[in-house]
Order: sequence, then C-alpha cells, then structure tokens
Amino acid sequence: MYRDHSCGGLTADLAGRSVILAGWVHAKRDHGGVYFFNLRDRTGVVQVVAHPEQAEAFQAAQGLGLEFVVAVSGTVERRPEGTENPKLATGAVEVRASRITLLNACKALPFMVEDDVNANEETRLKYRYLDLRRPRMLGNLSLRHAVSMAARRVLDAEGFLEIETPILTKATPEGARDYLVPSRLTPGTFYALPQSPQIFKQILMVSGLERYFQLARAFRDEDLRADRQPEHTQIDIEMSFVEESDVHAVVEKMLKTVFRETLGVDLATPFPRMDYAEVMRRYGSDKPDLRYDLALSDCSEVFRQSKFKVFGETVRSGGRVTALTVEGTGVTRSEIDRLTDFIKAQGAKGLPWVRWNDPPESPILKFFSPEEVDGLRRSLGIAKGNITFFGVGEGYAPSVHLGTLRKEFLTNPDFSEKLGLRPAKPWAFLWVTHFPLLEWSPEENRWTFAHNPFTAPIEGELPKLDTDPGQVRSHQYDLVLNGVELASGSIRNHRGDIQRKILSLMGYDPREMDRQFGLLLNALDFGAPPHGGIALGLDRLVAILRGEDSIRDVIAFPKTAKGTCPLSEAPSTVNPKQLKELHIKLDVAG
RNA sequence: GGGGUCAUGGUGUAGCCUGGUCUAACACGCUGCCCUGUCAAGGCAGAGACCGCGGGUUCAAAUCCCGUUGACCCCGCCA
Repeated sequence: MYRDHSCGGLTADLAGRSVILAGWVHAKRDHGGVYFFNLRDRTGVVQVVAHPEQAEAFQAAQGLGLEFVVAVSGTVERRPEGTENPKLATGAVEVRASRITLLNACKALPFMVEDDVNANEETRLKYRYLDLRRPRMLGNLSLRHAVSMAARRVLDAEGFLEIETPILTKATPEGARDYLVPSRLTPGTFYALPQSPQIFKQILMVSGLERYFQLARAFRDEDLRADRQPEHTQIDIEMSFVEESDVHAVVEKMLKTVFRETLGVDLATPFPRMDYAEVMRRYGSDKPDLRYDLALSDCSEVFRQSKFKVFGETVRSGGRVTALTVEGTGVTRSEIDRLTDFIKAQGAKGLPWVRWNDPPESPILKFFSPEEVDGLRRSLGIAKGNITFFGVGEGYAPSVHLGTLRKEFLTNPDFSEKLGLRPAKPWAFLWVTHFPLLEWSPEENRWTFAHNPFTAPIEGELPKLDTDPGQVRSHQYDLVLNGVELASGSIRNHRGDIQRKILSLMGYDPREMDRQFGLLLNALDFGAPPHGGIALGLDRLVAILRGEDSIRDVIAFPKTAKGTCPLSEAPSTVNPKQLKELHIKLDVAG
C-alpha cells in the first residue's frame, strides 16, 4: 500500500494516528539536525519531519531532492507552539516520519513547480506534466471536472441522454475550415472532423430522443487566439418540443448549479435578455460586457436640422448619430488622437469629440448651433470634464464604432483607471436574442446565414425573406458573460420546406442543397419535431470561473498559436509507407 | 494574409534607445560547507549564458541594420 491518507485531509483531529502518505517532495529543508519537507499530492500539502532517532527515515530524507516521489509512514502530530505556517491549509499538523520510501527520483527541474513561477509558455507546454503539477493548474483541471460533473448531473436530472456523435464524419461547407482525415479504404476520399455535432444532434431529435447532450469536442481549422483552440469542448444540448425560453431555462439551471458548487455564488435567474437590435444600439456589440453600466446614447434627433453636413445629412438620409460620454478629465489630446486612429482602423471615417469644459472644446464645435449644444447637454446629461465621442453612419455602424471604443475603455487598464470605470457587479449574464437570420456577405456577394444555417426565422417575418432578407429576425440566441460569448444556440427549422427555402435564398440550387445538406433535409421530411438547442463553450466557462486569460490554462494539453503541441511535437511528418497506403502524394517545398 | 510585442545561464529578468567600461548583472534554482524547528530561512564558497539563428555596418555589436525561426497578443478568419 502506497497510502492510506491524502495530504490535504490531515487535520488536528488525526493527531496521534499512524498514516501512510504518498506524494511529491517540495520545499525541502534541513534544520537543527532535523529534516523537513513539504509533501504534496493533488489534495494539498503537509509537512513531514524526519528526526535522527528514526535513523532510516532520517537518512532517506537526507537523500531527497525536490519533486522526488516518496511514500511516508509516520504519525500525525500537532505542531509545536508557534510553528504553524498560515500559508498552508494543513498548518495545524505535521507528520513525524518513521519510514520514507523513495518511489522514484527526479532530475533537476527545468522550472520551479510553484504557482508564482512564470516560465514562458513554450517551456511550460514542453514540460506540461510539471506545469500541471502546480496547484493552480491542478485547480483549473479539477474545477473543469467539477463543471463537467455538475452539468452532467443537472442535465441527467432533467431527463437528458448523453449520446456520442461521430468524430470521423462528413465535410459540410459550414463556417470554418475542416480538419480532414484521408480514408484508406476509399482512396481519394476524406472524413472531416466535426465543427460541431449540429446535424447529428438534430437527427437525434428526429429519432425521438427528445433531450440530448454531449460534452463534445469540436474542431475548426482557423487561426488561434487566447480564447480559441483548434479543438475545443462544448456542452452541447438539443431538445424537442421547446421554445427559446425552455432552452434558456435549462442553461440557467445548469449555470446556477455550476456557480453555486464551484464558487459558492448564487446567481439570480432568469438572466436578463435583450434583442440583438437593442443590444447593438445600446452597446455597439453583440457581446457587451455589462458588468459596466456605460452605454451609448442616440442623439440623432438633436442634429436632424443641423447645418453640420456630416451629422445633419446623415440623419436626414436615414442614418444615425450616436454618442459615448465618459469622465474624461485625465484624457489627453494625444490619447484622443490615438483613439481616433484606432477607430479609423476599424473602418470609421473619424472620431468626432467634444470636451465639456467651460467653454466646451472641440474641433467640430464651430459647426454646432447653440441649440444643438444645448440639446446635447440635455439629452446626454453632461457634467463638466466629460468627453463625448460620436459615431456617425448608417445602420449599426455608428454604434459598432463606439462599441469598439467602449470595449477599449473597459479592457485597456490605462483608460479604465483614468475614466474611473469600475465593474458594478462581478457576473453579468445576458441573453442576446433575435439575431438577424441572414447577413450580406460582400466577399461572396450573397446572403449567408448569420450564425447557423438551420436556425428558424421568427414566425410572421418569413414573407420578408423575398423582399428584405436582412430584416428577417431569427430564433438565434447567444449567452454572454462579462463580454464573452459563452453559448450560442437557436430554435431550428423543423420543416424541410422552410429549411429549403432559406437555403435556396442563400443561393443553393436543389442539387447542391441535397449534396451538402441532404443528410439533414431528408431527416426533416420524416416528421421532425420542433426542436432547438445550444452549445456552451466549456473551456471559456472554466477560464472565466478561474480568472484565467487564456483557455490554454484550463486545457490539459493545448496547442500553441501555430497549432503545434510542444509536448508531443504534433503535427509531424509521416513515413512514406503511410502516405502510400492513403494514396497521398505531397506537394510541399523543401 | 496583415499589425504588434518578445527571444540574454536551468527559470525569471536587467543591460540594448545614447556601440567600446559586458572577461554580461540581479533574483530564484543548482553544488559544497557552516548555522539553525524550519516551511518567503540565514551565512560563506562555487558551477552555470558569448546574449534565438544567419548575414551586414563598424577599428569595435548582446547593443545599430537586413533577413529568418519560434513564442505570445490583436485584425482578418472563426455558421
């Protein structure tokens, strides 16, 4: 037997008891003819003492380096007065070793296995097994486990079945590039790894499963980011005979449980909801961070008669003027110039502003009539020292530009500090609902699905598909948490005829439609029930819960920004025999 | 595809702008000794990098220039 106790479980109640522990040696010291080391396992840390009178244990302790794996037999003792270490949860007791057995040695470490080490990520990934030994990383993985288990428990209790869908599946021309796997048995053909289990979970609804879930891996061959990996895990859910609110309720129940069990936080449900159109007008983003109250204002009416062409003519021709007002006393002119460049880089023509000093300062003030200045003061509720930035343009453009500015203010510490922006709450959930069904793709010169080709349009807005497709709203919803898109889902088209009509509007002729979506379309024709679902990004959820900036830190074995794995050295070349079997000839320079 | 930051002993950094004083510094770690109920120990001694790689400028380059590779961040992309 290697152990009968774990390090984290030792308390003063166990004083006098004999225990066997196993773990890694950490923070070793010899003092006063006595050897001390901290023994660490997954559950925590305990201090082991080897006294000279236990000659065997004493000698063994002498020979130990850091990260040696040892088993310790000994007695739990209360610590001598005044020797508690408040940093350790187990500070009340120590273990007096009678026997120490070396289970395995350890080479000199490439970096310290401690939370405050900051080895560069490449090194951490190369020695991931050491990196993961750090309490913080172990904590990340065990919280990830706790979230998975809580999700499973809630969904199981709600009558969901966990079903696996294929990893080797068929390429469908959805949003992202596919990862392809060559077929040996059918030369010249390829499987694709799923970008999501979307089609299969809908088919399960046609099968009458009614409630499906899966902790599903999804693969997308696109460039990586701090919050994007080539493979990520989603809590994938699909339900039959439901409306949006039913899906929302399940997710809320699940997250309520997750937050209570992992953080001890009691979330208020239901979460607030806001239409896409409103959230875009008020925050200029479909995933605003609502921990902060800062919102945009519409001041189009102030300028409807304006002689200032940029503002007045835009409003008169159906555009809008939006405003974002902040406490700007500390903002310098050169910072405003930098912000202007920043916003121009996002596609705006400029970034007009007014500094509300006495008198107000602004390059464009001379174009405003006194009535317009008064109108602004009234509608924006100006205080001295404020700065108002303006967005001007058609549709959502003016909001989006200021939404980008809002995000910059909130996320760039230089500004959030200076502007006195503080989160009003720690957790801000928001359901964003009624996304547009379609969006115009300038590159392809056609309408394409805004989110998901299978999302159902809002009833009654179907006629607009022929006349004004961009105005058709859908049953697509996202769940946003603290400015992060945490989940995305929709009520689907359960009628094949409607699904076909939407696809044809996007330019698919019947043959192409059948080739790419026949799998699902055929199934829909056999009495598919109304259904809908959602997928939550597990990696993002765990990262937020743990306060990690990158999802790499909550994934055991993540990829680098170039999609490589320093630990396994994947991807790698393969031997010619394998390629031959797969009927593949390489065309790679070098 | 584009923009940016970084690359110095085992680890983390400083030095680089203003080239020579860098035979490269500091902290942690490592080795040895001393002391010590210690756990952010203390003292002494020591080993360890030619400054990612390649080229150039110069009497002289870690330091300037060009290229390249890699890591990270962002835009595009990611239904």
